[in-house]
Amino acid sequence: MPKNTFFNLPEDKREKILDSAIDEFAKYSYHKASINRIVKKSGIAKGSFYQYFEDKKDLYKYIIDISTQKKLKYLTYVMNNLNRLNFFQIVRELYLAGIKFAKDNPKLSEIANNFVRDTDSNLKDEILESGIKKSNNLFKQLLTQGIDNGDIDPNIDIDLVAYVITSLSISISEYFIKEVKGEDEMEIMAFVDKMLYIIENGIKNKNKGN
Amino acid sequence: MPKNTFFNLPEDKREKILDSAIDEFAKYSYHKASINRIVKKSGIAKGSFYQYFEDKKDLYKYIIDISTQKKLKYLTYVMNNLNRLNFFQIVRELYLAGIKFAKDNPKLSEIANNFVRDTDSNLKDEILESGIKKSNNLFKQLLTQGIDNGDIDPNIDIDLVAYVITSLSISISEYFIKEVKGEDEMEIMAFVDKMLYIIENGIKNKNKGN
DNA sequence: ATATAATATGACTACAAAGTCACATGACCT
DNA sequence: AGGTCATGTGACTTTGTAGTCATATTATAT
Repeated sequence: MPKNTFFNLPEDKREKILDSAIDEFAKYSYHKASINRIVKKSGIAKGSFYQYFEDKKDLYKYIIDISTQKKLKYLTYVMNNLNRLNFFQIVRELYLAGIKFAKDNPKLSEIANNFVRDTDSNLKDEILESGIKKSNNLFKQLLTQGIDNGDIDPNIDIDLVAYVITSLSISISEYFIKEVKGEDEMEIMAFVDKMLYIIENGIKNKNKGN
Repeated sequence: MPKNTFFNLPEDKREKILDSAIDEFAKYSYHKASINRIVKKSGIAKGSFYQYFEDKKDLYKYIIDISTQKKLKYLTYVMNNLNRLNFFQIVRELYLAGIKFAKDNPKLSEIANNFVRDTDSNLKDEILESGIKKSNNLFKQLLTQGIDNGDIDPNIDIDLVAYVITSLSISISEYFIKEVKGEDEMEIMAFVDKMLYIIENGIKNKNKGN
């Protein structure tokens, strides 16, 4: 966590520092990102930076935190309706929220994705305790429920499917940002529905009349 | 490409340098990897390194190349039977080959995966010209054929599915190495078939009798 | 106005990186 | 043996990094 001095700063200055840092971490990986560039961009002295933050990791942690908090806000609807929605509806809402978050916060989203994909497990472990495994477990739970309800094919491998759905959630928001760039809500929903159609039904032609 | 001096080296020395470099790049990302560590591990002088390679990038390119060439060898069966196999059979063979490659060459596979996932697009562009887009295009072609044959549901979004199948190919080999660690051929095949079952049929329960 | 505490500063340290270069060693030919 | 050319070497340069610290500035309280 940043020091008190950082939170005592006037808002515009605090924002400028954060924006510069977010720019930097969106452009460069954690290790390549440079405090020197960040302080130059923010127009503060190097020494001041260390009045605000313990070290580089402290700042990075804080930004990952901001990203997580913001994304969670997009997910509240899903979280509040876990009982009322079935598995496919939940996945649909999660994907939708994920894309909306990425569209509204492209840099934060990129930082978070890079973080998840990063292979430096030491850094990861220090920053969050098995956060990904948590979301994986959520899917596993939902899948088990779905099988009990009869919604989901009992033949599937739950662990595998949970893993697939988790990694797809990153892929599809990246794909959407890169390739679709849809503007309105309808387009996003149409895209998510296409994705979900595949997860639900697969891609085999069931009407094949050979 | 390494300089001639490198290829003139006695094989054991050449191998030792390559092994050290592969170790290093498997452990660290391109930017974090250190030439100093590599030369120390290989037992050669720093100056010698630059007799063998133009620079760090030259070595990295070469290793990516080795990895690609080796993986391609695993894929020859698929490539030679593109006409005889249908879409699902091809994907099955591709996934199988991918996992086998990862199992036999865990470090090279990790380096290649990190490379694909890396966000440094400058570096990427310098090293290969749209190699991923190429494999993506292969899938797109196969999907179009599959739809024409009636194998594949014509309602799918080809670009999206091609993207998904490509990114899944990385995910599943990583998942297999991390979570399954199956020893024999049968286990790998069973795992791939489970994956393929999902892609073909989705995960919805079609026999639901609500 | 004066004293005290909080904040701002950039030159500085210590370190590690990639890449260079003058020179040393060794092989091979005449 | 002498000469030539390829290869080996590690101290060195340059550049960039994270983090420090003595000092200057500013705000606050008395």
